[in-house]
Amino acid sequence: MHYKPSEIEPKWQKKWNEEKTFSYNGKNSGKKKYYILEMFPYPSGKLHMGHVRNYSIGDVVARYHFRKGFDVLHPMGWDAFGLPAENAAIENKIPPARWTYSNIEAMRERFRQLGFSYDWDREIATCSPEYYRWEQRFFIEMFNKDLVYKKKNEVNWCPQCNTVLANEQVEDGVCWRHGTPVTKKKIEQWYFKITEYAQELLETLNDMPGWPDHVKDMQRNWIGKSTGTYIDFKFEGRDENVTVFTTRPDTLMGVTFASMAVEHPMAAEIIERSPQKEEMNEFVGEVKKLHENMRDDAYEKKGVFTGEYLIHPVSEEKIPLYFANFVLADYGTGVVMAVPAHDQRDFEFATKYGLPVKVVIRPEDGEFFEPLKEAYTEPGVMVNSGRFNGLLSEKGKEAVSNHLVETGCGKTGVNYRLRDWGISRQRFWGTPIPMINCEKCGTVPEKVENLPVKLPEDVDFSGSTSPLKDMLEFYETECPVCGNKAKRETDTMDTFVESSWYHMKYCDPHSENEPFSRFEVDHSMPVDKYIGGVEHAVMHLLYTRFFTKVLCDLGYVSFREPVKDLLTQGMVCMETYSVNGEYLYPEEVAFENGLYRQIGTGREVKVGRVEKMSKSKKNVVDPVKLIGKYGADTARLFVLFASPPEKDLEWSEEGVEGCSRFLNRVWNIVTANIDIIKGSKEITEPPASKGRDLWAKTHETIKKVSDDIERFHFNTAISAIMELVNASYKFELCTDETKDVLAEALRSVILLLNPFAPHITEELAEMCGMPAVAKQKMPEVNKRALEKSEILIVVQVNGKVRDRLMLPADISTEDVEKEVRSRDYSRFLKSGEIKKLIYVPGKLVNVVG
RNA sequence: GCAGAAGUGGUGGAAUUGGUAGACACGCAAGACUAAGGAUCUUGUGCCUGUAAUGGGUGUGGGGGUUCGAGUCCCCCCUUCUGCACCA
Repeated sequence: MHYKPSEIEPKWQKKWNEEKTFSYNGKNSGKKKYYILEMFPYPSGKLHMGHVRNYSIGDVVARYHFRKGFDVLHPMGWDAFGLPAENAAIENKIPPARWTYSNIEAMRERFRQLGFSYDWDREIATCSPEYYRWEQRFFIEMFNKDLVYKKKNEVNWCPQCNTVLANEQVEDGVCWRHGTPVTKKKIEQWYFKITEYAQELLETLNDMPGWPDHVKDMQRNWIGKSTGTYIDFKFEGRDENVTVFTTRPDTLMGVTFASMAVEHPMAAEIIERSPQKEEMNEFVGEVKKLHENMRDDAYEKKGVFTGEYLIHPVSEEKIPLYFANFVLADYGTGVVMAVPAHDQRDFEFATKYGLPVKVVIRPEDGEFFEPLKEAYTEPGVMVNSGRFNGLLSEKGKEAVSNHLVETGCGKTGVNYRLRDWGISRQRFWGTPIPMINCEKCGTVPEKVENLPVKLPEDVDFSGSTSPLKDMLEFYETECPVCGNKAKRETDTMDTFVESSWYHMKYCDPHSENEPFSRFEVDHSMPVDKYIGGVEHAVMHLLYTRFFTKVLCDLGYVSFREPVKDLLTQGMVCMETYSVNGEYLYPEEVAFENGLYRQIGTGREVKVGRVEKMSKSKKNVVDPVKLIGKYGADTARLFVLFASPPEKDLEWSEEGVEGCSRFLNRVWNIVTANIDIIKGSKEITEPPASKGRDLWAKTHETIKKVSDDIERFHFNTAISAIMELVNASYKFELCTDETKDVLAEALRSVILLLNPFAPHITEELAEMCGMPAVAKQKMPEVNKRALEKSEILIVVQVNGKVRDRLMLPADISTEDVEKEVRSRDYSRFLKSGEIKKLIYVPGKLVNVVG
């Protein structure tokens, strides 16, 4: 009888499905709930190894908690809106809906093949009107609460997506998805006021011990709070102000000029009234071009004098105002007070244009050389600052701020790097924004009873823009306020909006009169363990935290954070292969005589560095092929065994073979001992010496596996089971009692291995006449098995291991010392005699001397 | 530049609180079974040294420190990865 995964795996998958083994009961179950969630996938129709890993980790946690007696919520769904569906529509003339739904079918099948324990009755697809109608309702309620607004602004534009990107979606100046350089465009779009929640989003991070520090740091970084002072500067000879933001008000007296971003709202007027209009326009054009091509870093600081002066609020000196290429329009106020002596950027600028450098901070002690070679940015003592002289910079910050507040030309405040979340997308396949433009009433929300604003299903894709913009039947409507003819918004929402609340919808997926029952959602949330890739550390995980707070404020839920514990799993990586710069799939490459060659041509293959598996580099392994060859259990086991979850995992075929071999060993030893298992008695008393070791090993393994699953060390849990299997192979049967010991060891292997390799373990359990494993509790430790009569005491001499002693477990400290002193360790002693003995009870003795 | 994570055999990785470094697996080597083995089983495997051993030395990126004892704690340095980056 051989292990044939292709036969047993479908059998159990069918059974789990028919019997609804993994359904969640919710509020009325009477059991403690456990919500385990893996980030839902985009239904591309194909699975990659990253998915296998992500969902295998989640499945172990889910199955473990099922078997610990929890009411487990383990749902799956589809992040189904997004660009690929539209691109496919353009290429293949298939409507996005049809393409998406058929992909969902295909992908659900792949998930079933891996044997994951989902409650499929709770499946959701974000592209269904039953889902997005509630999102439209949230949008309208947010609009009514002033949490949504429309603004024309310079935005990031991806020419490949043909749409706007949020700040978070631009990485290194390129589109996070395509890697195409992002350009700037001025466009009117809708914004969520995430900045209104910036403080809470930041503060609550301190109360989230279940999140990894690096994710919290990335969010803190992204929110980028800084405390400082807003200072008003008057224009010379005009009744107009400009405000700057600074974190160093203590350097105010060192201001020798000011710099403004060319995109600043006042810039156009200033240029208009300048006699050097042309020169300035030229500079503005140059800077804008520079900012468009954001991949250029470390460019030279340049500027142009505006011809205008500001008045220093304290000294009342004239301060020249420049346009400068390094000043960002969307950080702070878009204008900075320049203190060349104490800011490196200002220093470089001042040096280039021969502007004065005025030192107002000196180190408290130590030398200080003038003229400065670079800015002095450390804290120190204030000098050349009139009434503030002698103050330490920390005190000085406060004193200057207070003075400005008193004289009415400043206020203290905070500034965030975080921008509001621009959610308009000029695309078709997304949730329609439920707003209507009426010539008379302006922009008004659709009536709630008219929701959903449905996306047309049968559409013709011809051009590269969204067909909604040309569909009269979609955008022609009447104004919900005055009833006149009006035009519907044709932009759709960022797909990150759908993923901001899907985990709440799972709690009550079929409600019809409300987004979800508050009763159920308050019971099931927060997510107890959320598992997904680090790449979402900022975008998705920040948006979903924001959205939860909004839904709480709108009265839909009673909690303010959606995720209790977060596990960010590493990427699955593999080396790349290429010939003359063209990438090859691994199956096109063969390794012979120490060289990689292209199959067919025999050309030598260049082996590139290990990178995240990606289709563009062709360094991918198709999980379907892997499952076909080894079975789902082996695939799951490998991704869990090869590396701890947070680490990147390098793919290796040898590793897979090792896991396959292990499952075969399990299969062989269990099937060889079926009769013994069937005929065995439960062990109630400690067995005689022949069986004692394996009995102890069995219970040590039970303990270790449970502990390791709890702390997400799946690789060591699996290795512990491997040890027990190895010990079982070496175990010699003699008495009936030893048969019972072996039987218990093998039953335990089945029960413990089940969360990792569910199919083979169910099959073996059935063959051995055991009840279905999914319905059995995890095995429990018999504490008596862990008791030892003898213990190993390691003897160190001056910190080095020199001996090992087996001593009675209940030996006293005095007897251990006696035992050690009775032996001759003198040749290891520096002084020849024992000066001191240190005994760590039950573990080791260190002899010092 | 700032922030974070990490650096352990030929390889993936163990070592939960400062207490036997290298579990488990891959690879490799030897042997067994076999017509044959790329199947399976057994044994060995950090490095140096020693023809004996329960032998000696050395060893967790490098250097210093704390300690009876450091992969683990502290200080300095190097390397790699990730995120942010002219943030005022």
